Amino acid sequence: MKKEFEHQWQVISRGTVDLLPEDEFKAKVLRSIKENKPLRVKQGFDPTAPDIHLGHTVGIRKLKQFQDLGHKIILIVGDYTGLVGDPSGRSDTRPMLSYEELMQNSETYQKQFFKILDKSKTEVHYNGEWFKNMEFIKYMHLATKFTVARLLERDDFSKRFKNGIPISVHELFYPLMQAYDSVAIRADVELGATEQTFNLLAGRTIQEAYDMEPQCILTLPILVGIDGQRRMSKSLGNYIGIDEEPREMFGKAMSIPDEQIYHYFELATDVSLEKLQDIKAELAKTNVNPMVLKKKLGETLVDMYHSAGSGKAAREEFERIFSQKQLPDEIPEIDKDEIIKLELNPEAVYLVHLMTKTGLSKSNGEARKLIQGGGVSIDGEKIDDTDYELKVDRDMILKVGKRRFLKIKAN
RNA sequence: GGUGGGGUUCCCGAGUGGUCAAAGGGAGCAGACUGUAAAUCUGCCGGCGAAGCCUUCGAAGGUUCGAAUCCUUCCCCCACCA
Repeated sequence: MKKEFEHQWQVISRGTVDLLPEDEFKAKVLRSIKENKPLRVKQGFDPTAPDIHLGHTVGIRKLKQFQDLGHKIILIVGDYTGLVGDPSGRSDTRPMLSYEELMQNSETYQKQFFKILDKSKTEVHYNGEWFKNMEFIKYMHLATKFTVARLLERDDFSKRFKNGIPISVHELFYPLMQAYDSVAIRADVELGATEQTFNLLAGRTIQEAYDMEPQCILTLPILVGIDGQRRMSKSLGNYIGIDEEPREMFGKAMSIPDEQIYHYFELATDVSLEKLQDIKAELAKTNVNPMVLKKKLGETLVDMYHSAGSGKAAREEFERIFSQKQLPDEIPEIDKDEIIKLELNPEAVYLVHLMTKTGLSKSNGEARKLIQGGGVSIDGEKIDDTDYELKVDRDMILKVGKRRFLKIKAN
């Protein structure tokens, strides 16, 4: 039994920032083993954006580890908290989404969750289940358990308060709602990113107020986005989505700054602890090009979310396109008929229009700018004339920027 | 409720009657150099087949030959007072 505990604790504590309070946490794990009673481990996600990215997977993969240890995972889909919008780490109020949007997102969310978690062993709850019909007096009762002073202790709120950035009253309610989720599903453990610490601790306070044994909390580091600056987030556009094509996924992995390579391995992949040490050592050597490790990272990530071997394929294609400047395996094609359908004349296709109509550029203006900037070529030859018209009398390859290709077919 | 200060293009922020599609910075895109890294340098950075035209400075009206700039009303934010 002691061995079992040690094993579990090693798995649980890997890659975490805080386990609070640690002794209480250990006692819980030990008791669960002794009584053969799985822990109820909770994490909530607000479906405010439709896709799950690597940042989310840090928590989800931790849940998976609990699941593999035999514990019960409770996934909270924050349909109601999503309506409010989590103020954690924000410097402004989140835009409120409509309920329909949230429900739509939640479907995609769950599909993606269960790419990682075992659905049959997961309990899913919408917090609307308990908030939808909650009486106002009960809300107020909940509100008596917490003081404004405590809410304002938080860094994000106090900063906003000081700088005169508005804080709406409903935002103050968010931590209370999340905390109440823990009451509703009787959580033993809740996990979240470090910025969630306040909300997670609020869960303890509220559970106690409802005469419940308080949950223990586990916090995980925040994964930095591919810009290497800010947290990974869809709205910042610096994310790697788990549903992305291998090519995209690999390419985005290649564009992260060198300093992030280790963190990505640590937080977003399952490589063993020993391997992590190796990676750290390699990165410290001056004679090892970090690119090699980055390619390894890209390969690992693609393998995790796509079929076996797809990581290697993605790497090879990447090397072909960017290192050897060859063409990708698959290039979107367009033939004469389709050109005519776009209301262009195959005898004299106005390049700017072709680019815009095929989505290679967002607008004609952008297309012209790309041409002027030297970013457009046909069969390897740079086009510098914004009025360029091409005659489709043979197959040719149009290249825009580094990675946008179009094959124009003569028949 | 009162008084004062504000709302400018993706973000920050200049602009108080024409020379403003609007300074500067950031982000972003493209090019050079590279390893689709970092740093650096260059160009672009509302839309239109680039002439000129159209849409944009919280919203709606108005004054004017002409408004981001002036007036009116409204909405929102902030500070102090109550």
